[in-house]
Amino acid sequence: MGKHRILLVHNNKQEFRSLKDFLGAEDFEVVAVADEVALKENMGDFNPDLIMLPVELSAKSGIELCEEIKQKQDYSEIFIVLLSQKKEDHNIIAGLESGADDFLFQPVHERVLLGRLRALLKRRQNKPAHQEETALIIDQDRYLIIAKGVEYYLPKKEFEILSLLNSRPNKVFSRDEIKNAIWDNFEKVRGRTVDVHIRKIREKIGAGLITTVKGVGYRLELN
Amino acid sequence: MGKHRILLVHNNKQEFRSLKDFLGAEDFEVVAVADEVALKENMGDFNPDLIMLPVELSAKSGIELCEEIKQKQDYSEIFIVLLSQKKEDHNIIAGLESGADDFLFQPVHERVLLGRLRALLKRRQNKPAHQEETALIIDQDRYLIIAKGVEYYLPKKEFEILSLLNSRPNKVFSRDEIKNAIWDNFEKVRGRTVDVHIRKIREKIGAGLITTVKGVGYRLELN
DNA sequence: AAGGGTGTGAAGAGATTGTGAATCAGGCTT
DNA sequence: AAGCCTGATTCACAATCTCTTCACACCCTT
Repeated sequence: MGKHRILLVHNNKQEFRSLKDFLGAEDFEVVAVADEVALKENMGDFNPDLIMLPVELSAKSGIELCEEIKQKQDYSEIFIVLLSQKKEDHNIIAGLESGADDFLFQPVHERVLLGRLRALLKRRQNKPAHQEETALIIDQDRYLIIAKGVEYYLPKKEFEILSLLNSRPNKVFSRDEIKNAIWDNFEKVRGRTVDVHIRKIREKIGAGLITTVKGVGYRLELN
Repeated sequence: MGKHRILLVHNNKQEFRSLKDFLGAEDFEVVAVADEVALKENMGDFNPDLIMLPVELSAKSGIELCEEIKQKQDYSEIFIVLLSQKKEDHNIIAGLESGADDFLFQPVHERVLLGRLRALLKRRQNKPAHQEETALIIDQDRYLIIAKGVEYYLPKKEFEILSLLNSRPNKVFSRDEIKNAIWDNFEKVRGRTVDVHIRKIREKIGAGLITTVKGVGYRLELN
């Protein structure tokens, strides 16, 4: 789906300028411009997914500008995040009423910033087409397994083993391979521990997904 | 729907007195009174939609008075906006806990003042529908949590942790992730501090919202 | 029938988390 | 300055869940 494009208006403030490098180091394509004029010049070419806009701009307020952008047919789908340096910015309500999608204060924790941006950008994707029914989906973030459309929360070891098998579907993993991958070398486990975990997984997501290859190991069966 | 009625307690302060003329020039019907006694005399006759109340009053604090008003059946629906002359009034949280609907600092820009008053008066209509849709709302500006329609004011650390979890709902955050995001790297906390904060949050907003993933971390559960 | 390999039930060991309470620091009040 | 309050941190213990191990049954092949 390509990198998300962010158009950052820094208004010549250092705090906002630094965001460019930070976001650039993450998974975003960032263009930083100084003011409203430069913003408008870049809109067409850069075609951003999201605009970060300071509330305090030179000519007009970021809130007015936000409103303006949201009213244009071509641009109304672009996310707008307002930035403020004052932690107690009383404009938040006016800001959100102007159609902005989120409101962030400086200083903001990096993780929080990233989280909100990603959540915002993700919002759009989830909307149009839902993912088709794959037999097995593993969501590392949520620690969630979706098998045949049903969600399961597995305990840690079971989750890790299933993730391992899923990393190479249809490959047969020997018990030793699994042990080496899941357990630290020193706290080696003996005996049938792996087998028991496999059983637990089968009880939960169904027996059909994991096949036993006698004398060799286990295999995640996907078509 | 007719003009909104505002009852302004000016406490003989010029800054507050001047609000009467300003608001009167807008779309409001304003009655200004000096103190608590005059306020109570006018409540019944004037039947205001909104009361503006200084934090520093002569006899008792505006916060106590606010609490008092909100407890009366007949008056509990009236909006109360607290006014403070100290920009960093530490009573803000206590003030909001007393049931006040908003908190304004002097000097306040006219536009901001109007925006917030209007937003407040508008809120009543929007509230019921909005509440049922979202299980958790975090208002960074007012330091306010709304969980299942109930408002809470959490201490700083709890608020920050909940904000972090909310930045990516349903994602599992490990304790280390939480520590790195909330605490500065040098003043690292050890042990079970995060767990205790999570407990405090659960005690307040309910245990159902935050799920524990054993061996991994915590997750904010939203559908 | 024997034997290797695997599924299954159960139980103890182990680890993680919930919980009550003590301690400490900072701000505010008296 | 002393005392009180709230919030933050830490500790110890209990409750809970997970992991591991064992024993036995079962299947398949020889």
